[in-house]
Amino acid sequence: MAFRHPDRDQIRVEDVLSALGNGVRLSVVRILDAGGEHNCTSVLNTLGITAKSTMTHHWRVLRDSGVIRQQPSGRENLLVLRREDLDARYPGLLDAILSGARTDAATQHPDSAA
Amino acid sequence: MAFRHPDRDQIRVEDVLSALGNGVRLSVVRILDAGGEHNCTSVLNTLGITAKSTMTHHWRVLRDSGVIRQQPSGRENLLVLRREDLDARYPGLLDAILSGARTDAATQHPDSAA
DNA sequence: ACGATCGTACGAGGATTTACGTACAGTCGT
DNA sequence: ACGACTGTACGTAAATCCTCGTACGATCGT
Repeated sequence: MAFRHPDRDQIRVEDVLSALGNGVRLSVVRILDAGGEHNCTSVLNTLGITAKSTMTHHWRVLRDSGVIRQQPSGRENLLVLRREDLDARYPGLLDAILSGARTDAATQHPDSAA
Repeated sequence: MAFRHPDRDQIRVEDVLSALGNGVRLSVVRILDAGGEHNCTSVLNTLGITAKSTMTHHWRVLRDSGVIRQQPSGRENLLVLRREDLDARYPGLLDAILSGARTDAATQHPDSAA
């Protein structure tokens, strides 16, 4: 199963933004950015409960928009953030989004303040 | 007609991204960023043909996500990009998005190349 | 007061998105 | 070969989004 990934210069910022304008997918990117090797199940477990078929949909959106790369390996499907490509085409975008997501998380969970 | 705008610290990056993950709204932000005073009709004219009621929908999305501010003035509705708030909360995000949009535009319209 | 202008509100349609369960295709270990 | 495991494909249902036409409220100029 080989997936179709857009080339670096086929990536559209509009697609990246709409891909990341979704809580589940933004969380996925945060997980991938944190490092480590991930396959679909490991991300799914980190997120909590989500149907596998639902995640398949999100993988497609992230893949088609050029945010992640999906690499079949044995019976698994390795997931990697396309950081090099994104940084090359949209300098600073990914970092701004990721630190923005951290800002929001800090605002919402103000470290045990009710 | 006073509109409800989110406070700076109520803005969510996820909402900003999904607001800007749409061609029409991304174009609006590009127009506002270019400077000058704008009301709904002037933006609408710059964009070409779009029903006023359709734009009203986009204004709401942009307003609710904290991207623009809508300021009634006489019978007009002045539109301003909330750059200060966005830059304060998400440093570099807006600039990265705007220059990304310019990158895409340059890729798609390679200056009269068919 | 009157007509023109600005923009929203409402309602409708069609398309797209998100989510799920089920079924299936490939791979691994034994 | 067999069962366990990984992840996709497909169909479906609910929700949301995008667009438009029409109607309305408010303001301006005369």
